[in-house]
Amino acid sequence: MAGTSLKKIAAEAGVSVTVVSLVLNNKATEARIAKDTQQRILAIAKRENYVPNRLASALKSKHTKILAIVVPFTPVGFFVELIYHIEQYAITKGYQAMVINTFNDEKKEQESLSLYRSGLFDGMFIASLNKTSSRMGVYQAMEKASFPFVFVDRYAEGIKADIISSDHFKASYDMTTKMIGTGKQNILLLNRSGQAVNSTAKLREDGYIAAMKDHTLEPWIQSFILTSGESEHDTNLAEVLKSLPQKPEAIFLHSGFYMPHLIKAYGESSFRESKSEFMTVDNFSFTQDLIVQKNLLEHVVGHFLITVQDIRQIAKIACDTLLAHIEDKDGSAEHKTIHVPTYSFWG
Amino acid sequence: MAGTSLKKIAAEAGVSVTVVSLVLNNKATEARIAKDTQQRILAIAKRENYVPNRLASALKSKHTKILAIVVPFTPVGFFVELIYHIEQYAITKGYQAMVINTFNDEKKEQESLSLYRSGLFDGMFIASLNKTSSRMGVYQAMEKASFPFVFVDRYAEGIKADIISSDHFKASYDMTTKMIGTGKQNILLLNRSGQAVNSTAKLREDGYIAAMKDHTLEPWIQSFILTSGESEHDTNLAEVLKSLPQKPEAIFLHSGFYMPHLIKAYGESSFRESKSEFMTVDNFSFTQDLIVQKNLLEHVVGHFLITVQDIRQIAKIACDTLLAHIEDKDGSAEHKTIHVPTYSFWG
DNA sequence: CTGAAAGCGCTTACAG
DNA sequence: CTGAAAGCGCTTACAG
Repeated sequence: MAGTSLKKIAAEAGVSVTVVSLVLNNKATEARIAKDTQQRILAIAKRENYVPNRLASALKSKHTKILAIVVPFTPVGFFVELIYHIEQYAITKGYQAMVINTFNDEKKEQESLSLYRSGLFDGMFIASLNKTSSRMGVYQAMEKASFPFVFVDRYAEGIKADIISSDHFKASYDMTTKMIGTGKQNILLLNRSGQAVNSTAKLREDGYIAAMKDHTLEPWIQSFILTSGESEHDTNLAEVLKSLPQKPEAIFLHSGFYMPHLIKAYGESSFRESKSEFMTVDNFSFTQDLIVQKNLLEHVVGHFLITVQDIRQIAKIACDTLLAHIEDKDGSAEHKTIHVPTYSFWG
Repeated sequence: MAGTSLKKIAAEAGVSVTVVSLVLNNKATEARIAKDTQQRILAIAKRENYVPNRLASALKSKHTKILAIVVPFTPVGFFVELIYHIEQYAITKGYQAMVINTFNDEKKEQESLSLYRSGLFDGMFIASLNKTSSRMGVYQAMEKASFPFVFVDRYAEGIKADIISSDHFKASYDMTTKMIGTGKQNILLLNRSGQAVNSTAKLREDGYIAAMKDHTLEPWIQSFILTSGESEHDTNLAEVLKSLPQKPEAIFLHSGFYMPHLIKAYGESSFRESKSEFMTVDNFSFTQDLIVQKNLLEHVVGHFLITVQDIRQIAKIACDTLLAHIEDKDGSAEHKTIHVPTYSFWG
């Protein structure tokens, strides 16, 4: 191979591989290596642009400084930002991150989790599907092997691990309560149905239901589905709106991801003359997506209420938590759920 | 370690490590391993949920089946999709992908490229910054070591490697020509200035200028900059619009990424009463972002012309090209530029 | 059909 | 202050 190895540097510097390794890993002082030996080695390494073979060092040292981020589906706004912020923050701690998509598929999630044994990763961030059956075995094996992992945003019920997320229940409860406070009563929750039902969606629904009941209002929930049209993510929201027995006074969309579809469907519906209020939980801490949503909503509907998650903070805390597990290896510390505050505003 | 190793399986099956390795790597037939030996080994591996240590196998075999995607900045629509499609396609070919952000920083790009020697990656997709000075050395070393890499979307001038991208010049030329065809003459190009000027932006500008000149029109170019406001990506587009000596008949925004900002600025400008035409190159093959853009544009401006890139196709071709390099190792095949068609439409 | 052995490029006690 | 040596968990000629 063309690459410079420790061996070559050692040969040129006229010392043993041990010394080179020590110097290049900043252990020269502890090992009391002679100053001029150090400098000679450093000079050669620099000139040859030496890059250590990470495979070899990891095989021996048992850590790769690489973290896996296991998410259902990359191109969703929330995950885009989560990944980005984790990557950026992890770098400052000397770690790299690698993304693994599970494509909302249980088998794929199981495979991804199994990689904890590949030696490639020091730990994992996991946004889990909620249906646990087939993957419980892997999770348990990970626990038993005390492989470090944390849940971000979405967790698998019944698995003991730290969870870092927004307080989806509270965010949803508060937002619904605010809306009720403006005098609205017929508040419709639009929920995506099907296999993708996850802990987050569940908590948001629960929050909405609780708020409605606490105000002696009847929860009103309609599901919509993904249809396979030209764009890979069409919905049947237009039909759902059409089939409604009455016009809702406000619509709570469970995820901002589908807002463009809802707005499109709404614009084509018979409701469009007299505007509804809209509300959604969204997640744009950083890209211009928030501007997009605001612009869209302002032009199509009158008012809207939006809840924003602090994804950067979620990333930071998740990273710190995971690194604590990796670097402490204390094992059976208590498992905690950390809720990162959200904020909401009217537009 | 808790993990099952080849050694353990070998011990339990009563055979040598060699045989286990052969069987588990589907080389049993060539090596003429006895059927029942095979089955015994397979059964144990399955029961123990054996996962090979990728570090060890890669160290020996010299390939990791991991590809690096080196991009300036993950959360941009184009890259989000590019990454996603590469990941998804690479999986079907037995490869995984790992993203490395360069954050538009030359030094960071240099570091990232240097990882070609870490042994972690079999090849790299690179969307390069254009200023090449400080990184030329690494690129040349990669060439010399015949490490497999391809440029996607953005390339470094002067480096010989395959380039896979949309034909940005042509897309821009055609779009401008179309706009001129509707009778517009004062067509303003809004270009982000500063360090981030890359090959793509350059080609789009060139295409615009060529089209204008070919129709004996004067190119009209204004730069805008990123300002550090609350949202990390504010622009000074409002001021730029305000300072214009006259109202443009059409505005060509060099990247759809900034369209929300332009629309916001436009809405606040004195032009908003009499609408301009807008046009941009965009990249949304798959998420609902295209819907978002369409909705936004329809509500704010009259007409718009949009060019869409086929990112999935770019990803596929880039992947096939890179894998050809990896698996052939032919070395000095000719370097080619592959242009993936774009399409444009009026809205 | 199967096994002993070398070696990938590092790290890290241990001996001096 | 420095070196010889074992070993991380695999793969792969080679010998039989």
